Amino acid sequence: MKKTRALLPLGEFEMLVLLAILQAGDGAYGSAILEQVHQRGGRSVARGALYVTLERLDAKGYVASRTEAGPPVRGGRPRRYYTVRPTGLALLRRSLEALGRMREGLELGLKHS
Amino acid sequence: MKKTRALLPLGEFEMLVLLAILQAGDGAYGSAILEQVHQRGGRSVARGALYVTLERLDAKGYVASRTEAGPPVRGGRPRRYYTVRPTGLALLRRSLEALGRMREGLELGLKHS
DNA sequence: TCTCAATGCATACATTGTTGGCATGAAGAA
DNA sequence: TTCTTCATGCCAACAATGTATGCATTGAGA
Repeated sequence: MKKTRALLPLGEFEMLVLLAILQAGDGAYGSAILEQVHQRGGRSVARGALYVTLERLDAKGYVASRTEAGPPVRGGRPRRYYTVRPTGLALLRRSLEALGRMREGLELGLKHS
Repeated sequence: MKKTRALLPLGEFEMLVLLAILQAGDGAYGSAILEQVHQRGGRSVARGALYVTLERLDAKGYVASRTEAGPPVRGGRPRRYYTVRPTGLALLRRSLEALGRMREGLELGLKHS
């Protein structure tokens, strides 16, 4: 984490990234997160886009990261793993709940939740 | 509608506004929409923020608007009513579905949908 | 050695998000 | 009638988020 900025609502992509980190669980490093966004989010973004967002989420204290030695296949070279911090999780919940309330009673015929 | 720009993913606030219009139904004019965002979205934004967003959604063809005579209490002065167009609805669905898939399997303990 | 693949990060620019204040016109008070 | 107050809508400006390209590093394997 770099500094502690405002407590503004999460952007759309920020939500996706936060959720992707949660989905990736322990192995949440760049490519894995990107993969989640691609698969579930059904959207392909450039790696750079992800890293910039991760950096910003980090700066706001919503995620934490540790640089750990990678798997042997990778020659043990380090990777940067991310985790969602309580603040980030809380904010994510708030955003999702707002959307949920916003949707209440509407018949949108979504294919998923 | 002004012009037809890109087909990028909807921003967070844009989703809220689109949903708010749907919630407001027939009476979807500025203040009514704002009220929905405030109540359900649990967030207070300046009127200007809403109008700018509506304008942009309009420019992208996601919403349509008609200026109609307002109620007698208002001396019949006109109001601008908005409706969500098919394109906007489709995009909204896509965004919500992506979030839905992104959430699948996660135990977030949300208070609502 | 040389090349390739996997990562992460920096740069730059486009799009969104947000606020504050201006303007108009009817209603109601003075 | 004149003044003040709402209710609306909109514009200018600026902050934050979204996104693509491309550079740099470092083992693996040819």
